[in-house]
Amino acid sequence: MDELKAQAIFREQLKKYVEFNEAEWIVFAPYLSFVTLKKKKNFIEPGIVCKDVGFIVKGSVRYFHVKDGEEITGYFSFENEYVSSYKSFLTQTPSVHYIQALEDTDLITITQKNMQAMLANPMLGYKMERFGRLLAEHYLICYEDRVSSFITKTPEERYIDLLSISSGREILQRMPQHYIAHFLGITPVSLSRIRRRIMVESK
Amino acid sequence: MDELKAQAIFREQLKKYVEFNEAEWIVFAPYLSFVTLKKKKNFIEPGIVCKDVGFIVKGSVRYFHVKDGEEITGYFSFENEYVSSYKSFLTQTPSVHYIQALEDTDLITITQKNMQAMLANPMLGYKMERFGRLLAEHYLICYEDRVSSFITKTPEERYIDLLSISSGREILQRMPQHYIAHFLGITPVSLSRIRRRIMVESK
DNA sequence: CGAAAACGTTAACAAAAGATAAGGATTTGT
DNA sequence: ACAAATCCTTATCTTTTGTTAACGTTTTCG
Repeated sequence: MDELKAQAIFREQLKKYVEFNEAEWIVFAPYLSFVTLKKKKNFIEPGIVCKDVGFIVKGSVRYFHVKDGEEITGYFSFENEYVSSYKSFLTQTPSVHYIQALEDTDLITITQKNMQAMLANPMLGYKMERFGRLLAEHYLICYEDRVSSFITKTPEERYIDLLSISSGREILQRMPQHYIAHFLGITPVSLSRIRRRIMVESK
Repeated sequence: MDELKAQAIFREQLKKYVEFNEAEWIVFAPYLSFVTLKKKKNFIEPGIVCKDVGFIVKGSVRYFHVKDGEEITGYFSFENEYVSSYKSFLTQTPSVHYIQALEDTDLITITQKNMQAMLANPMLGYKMERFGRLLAEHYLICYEDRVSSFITKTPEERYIDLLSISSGREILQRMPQHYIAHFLGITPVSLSRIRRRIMVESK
């Protein structure tokens, strides 16, 4: 994947939130970087301030904490999704988790510095505010649903939900089960039992 | 509390995100409504599209789901915080939960229609995009932390965390314990046991 | 003021989840 | 291709949580 193709894909996906005309794009594009992450390389690590937000052109990443020496995977992002340690990026404080490439991954990234520059740029500022708003709103909604599921549902119900939504099925297909277990807030052993329970009940 | 005083408080708090000069404020203010919610009255109910986002001038609200006939309280908002069923408000789809006043509560509200009108208004659009972005980012960060705590911590650890942060202490002081239990993702009985465990251990 | 409702604790039991370990299958990396 | 590592399942045991119910206290509201 070359940089121009990656930019074209990003521009297309960006239309969900905001569209740039040619003149604007010519000003906008130089603020972008093209980054390739080899499998198992980290996008961000704990203790480091997250300098970039990324758009995944190809590949996937997982978010994980390390607690008592164990990796606990809390989230995933795939093609055409955005990736950042948002709190760290937005507040420029150290990240508390890792984000790691699950396969060779191509990204379009924007540094916090460039983001601020664009927000202050008369030609781009308005649309960048809008982009930032819609992106934050999108993830806010995702998180709202996720917190709801932790409050109101059992792990078994959360797993069944995952089976029934398309983004969940993508996770189930592409991620090893022990990542999914932690994503649901339980241990891999417990998820294995839940799966067996469901199998037996619906036999 | 009269409407003008409420507007003045709102304007002051708004400065965290965006400041309006006099000319802008004169255009902005008519888009605002002043709403008083009596204790136990609902700001939003399941099945209804949430038309407003509110700023709490005085009072407090709780968010709750009803599952199997039982109320499960998932969140609270206090003075100088914003309140909305965000997914419902932002996507204009029916809410899945209630938001209810815990005491007589005064709000400044903005309808989705007025929000869209302001975003399209040349005099206000830029600042409203910014306001919306920063507000969404603020709640995004809150939710990111909360999801993290569900993934990486036990209920007991989440309770101890609550004791150690100022927003948590406010919740502990102002909310009955069974609301806090559900907020932590457990039952009131279980929270009572956790409290006893902590008492005994630190005696 | 007084009855009713709500609240927090505790107990007893059932259900679920965590921890640890073992075994077999699959994948990875050299 | 083969040794090592990873992954999923299963079993056992412990810990925690859920459920239901009882009891005393506090709060609410007519």
